[in-house]
Amino acid sequence: MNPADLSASVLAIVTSVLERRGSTGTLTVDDIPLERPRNRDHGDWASNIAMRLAKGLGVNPRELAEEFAAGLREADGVSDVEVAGPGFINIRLDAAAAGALAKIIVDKGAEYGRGSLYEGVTINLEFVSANPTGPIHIGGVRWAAVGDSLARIFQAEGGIVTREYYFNDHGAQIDRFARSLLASYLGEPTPEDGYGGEYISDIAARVVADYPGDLADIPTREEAQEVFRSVGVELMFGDIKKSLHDFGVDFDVYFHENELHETKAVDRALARLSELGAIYEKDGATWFESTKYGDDRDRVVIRSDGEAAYISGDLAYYLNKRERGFERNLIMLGADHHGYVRRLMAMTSAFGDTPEYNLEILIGQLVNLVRDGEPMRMSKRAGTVVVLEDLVEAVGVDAARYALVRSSSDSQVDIDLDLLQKKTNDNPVFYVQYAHARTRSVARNAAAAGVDRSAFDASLLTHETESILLGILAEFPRVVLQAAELREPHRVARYAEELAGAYHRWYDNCRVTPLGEEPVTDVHRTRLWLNDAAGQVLRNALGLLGVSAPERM
RNA sequence: GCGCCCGUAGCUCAGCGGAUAGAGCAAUUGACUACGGAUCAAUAGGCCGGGGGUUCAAAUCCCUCCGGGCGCACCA
Repeated sequence: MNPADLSASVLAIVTSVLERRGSTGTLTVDDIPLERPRNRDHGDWASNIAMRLAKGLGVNPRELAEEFAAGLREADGVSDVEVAGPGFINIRLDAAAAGALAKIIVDKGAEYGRGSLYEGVTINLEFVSANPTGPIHIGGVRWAAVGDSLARIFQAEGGIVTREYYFNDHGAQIDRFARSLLASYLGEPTPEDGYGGEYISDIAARVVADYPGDLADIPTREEAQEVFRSVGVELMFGDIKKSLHDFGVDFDVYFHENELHETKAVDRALARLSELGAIYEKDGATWFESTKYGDDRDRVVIRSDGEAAYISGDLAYYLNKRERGFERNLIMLGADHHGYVRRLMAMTSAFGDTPEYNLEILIGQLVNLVRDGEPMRMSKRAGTVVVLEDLVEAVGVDAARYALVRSSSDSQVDIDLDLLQKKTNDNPVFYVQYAHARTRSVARNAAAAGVDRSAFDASLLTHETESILLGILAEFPRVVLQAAELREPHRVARYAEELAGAYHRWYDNCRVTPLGEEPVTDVHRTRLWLNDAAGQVLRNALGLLGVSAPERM
């Protein structure tokens, strides 16, 4: 008996009661709310369906609930039903019906928890996309962790996901980067508005080493700068790829903005807008009339100096993604870019697509760097830039990813490296990982003691901690579904913590291997199934977060 | 001025209309000659920022005020 079966039973009963009352509306499983009550006294599952329907029918909710309850008491696997409070229906399952789940989970293995929300849907998830003018700093790391986890969650729901990194290799920032490299090479001071970090001199030195000839032979400063630009960007890009890879994040596509300009995709995008009548000229510039599509002001697409404005690249990039066949396109941006959302939605409408469906912008709040409880500004000059490698070095990949993915992207997070270095055990990731390691350890001990999974009798799983553990295991598929729908990977992390806690408490109360000379019974064998089911779900949940599930710690 | 996000236990945060608001850390007290004590049990700790409204039911939805963060370019 899993929640879906129970929902179906409840639906059947509700429908028959409604028919008897002459009600005409039709209900689906989605209309049957079923939750696991916080309080154990309220049963394994509870529904407020009677309260929802009572008003429309003009009856007392408790009375209606009693009618539903009477039918439910006859349902398979239900041991007890009671009506409580204003009209809640509290359902208790019999042990066998609840416990059957343990075997189902073990049999499904890594498949348990997967769903079909995005079955066959092509999804492009763009994240990080930091400019190749420096290493990934701590702001970008959050999106690496959250974005990769979200991609895994979409995949678990059947989505055909492409992880994409938009590589901004066109425009003024790259020029500044190239000038900075050249200046470093020539021993000049960092140019105004240039980049001055230590990595600049490192990259400059590597450009010199990589260059096949002698840089001193290059006749003009412009040509030398171009060498530093092209080689330097490649080097920087390689570094970024490597540090992301070491963080467990690999992109399927690294898209170069330059390509959009070189292939005239930008021109084609603007021509398309022009055909749609959404382009006009004013003050020597070319404008996109985005206010027609909900933006709060129109946007320049070609500046009066003839250069394409930044948004032009985005217009072309969006069309490119659509041409590549992506139904859903998501872009994760930091809160400092939220002002960009409306114009991108206007663009989506202008092209005849559906905002929030074909294109969705996920805004995440920023990461604050904190030292001794005091917020610090990240400054390349002051040497207070914290990069991905610093974070990983301080706490390791698992703890870093978990810490970043554990809280909602709607809240800002503080990162205090000193604190993380001192007290890594504060990170709940160890609690969860330990629970998993413990399931493996129990399995090893069971094997040594001659306990195997040759028998399974769910009716033996009668301890209170077993019924709680089973209830939590049953919820995993909906947690994944909800995390996907809401684009909130942190729900999976919180769930993993809850599961880990329930597992530890079960472990404390219910032994899998017999004590001393006690014989091995079916109780032990059945508990081994439950142990392995818990381990499987912990493994699946950690997998969605990109965090390892160790055999031992 | 306009827009987005946040305000919940000492700290970090969960809680997409449900019952007595939860977890981790920190504090106090207990539990191994029992499958790993990176664990468990217990105690303590809350005008859910303030005020109004909608609802059978509000931390959750709406309005408003206060406080904090971030944006409002022919920059990218």
